Amino acid sequence: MTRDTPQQRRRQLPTTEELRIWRDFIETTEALRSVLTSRLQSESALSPGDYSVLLALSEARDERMRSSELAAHIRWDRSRLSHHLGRMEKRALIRRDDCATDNRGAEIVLTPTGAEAFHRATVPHLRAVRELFVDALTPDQLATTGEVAATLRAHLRSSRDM
Amino acid sequence: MTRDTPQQRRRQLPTTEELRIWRDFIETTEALRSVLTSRLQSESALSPGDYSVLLALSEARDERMRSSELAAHIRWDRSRLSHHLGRMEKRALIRRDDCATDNRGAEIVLTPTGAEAFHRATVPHLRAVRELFVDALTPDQLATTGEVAATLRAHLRSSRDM
DNA sequence: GGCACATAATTGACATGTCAACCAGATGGG
DNA sequence: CCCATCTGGTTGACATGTCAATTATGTGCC
Repeated sequence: MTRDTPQQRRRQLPTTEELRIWRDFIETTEALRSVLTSRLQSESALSPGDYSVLLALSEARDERMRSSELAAHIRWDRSRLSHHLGRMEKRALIRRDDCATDNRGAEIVLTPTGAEAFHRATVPHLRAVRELFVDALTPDQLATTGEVAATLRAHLRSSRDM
Repeated sequence: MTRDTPQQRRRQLPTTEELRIWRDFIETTEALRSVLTSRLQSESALSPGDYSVLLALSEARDERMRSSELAAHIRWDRSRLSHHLGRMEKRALIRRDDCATDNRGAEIVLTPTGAEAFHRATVPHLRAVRELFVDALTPDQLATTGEVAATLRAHLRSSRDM
């Protein structure tokens, strides 16, 4: 057993047990993400990024959205989105149209190919989420996990604004 | 309120509420990782990858470790590790020595520069973990989070082995 | 010894992410 | 009208991650 240092006892640093939980938490979410990513990849040839973009577009009015709006919606910065859209456009999953009301702007449009790929991906993906996340937990655990996520998010926001 | 589809009622797919929790969970862990990463970066000029490697090496006997051992320890595949070590070696954070007992092998050695960088990084990083994760949660929530992580991990392992 | 096979690690090609610099079109004040 | 400034979006450079192929060495078996 490792003894906590004096600093840790004064609670400036996590205790050994807190640190163990942290590492467990972060590694587990990493592993979960990685399994879901590889399933999505092998079942639909889509990356999680592709999936987010296609999901947002397929829920958008007319299956089209201004680029910055899309970025805000999925919480990406514009540069990341622009690079990703470039790759998706090459695969014909989306198209960039000029924007009628702002000559600088771009409208990102879901193509039939993109819509088709998204529809093929969605059920298997949701099933995987169910199998690997929802079904693994008791209803209580699931509810607490939701609360924990909300709490962490609120805490993050407040510490960012300071 | 969206009504769940018949499929969802038959519990093949997550319900709307379950899906909300899932998205909240995954986005929150993403946000948390990203904030911690940028703090680590700005305080120590180290990436999370650098930190993992340096942590493992600094805990290793003689501050050195065989490459595959290191990879297994931090759960990376060897290719990823090899690329990363190449970048770290350029920055003199680690060194690759030939292995005395296996001519194919490499011993990864912590350099003084690497040790110094790690020591500068560790306290601020742990403080950030405490501030952004541990302190945000009640002791109960923290304990449950640990259990959830363990449960998810076990479930993942069992579904991978099938 | 020598060959089939396993193992350690690296490499190359490519997808993804971040950051800062950039370009062009809007916009508001003089 | 004109310039300063803001905004929408792209680009380039580079860090990181994944996958498959490659190189070199060890190991067991005849």
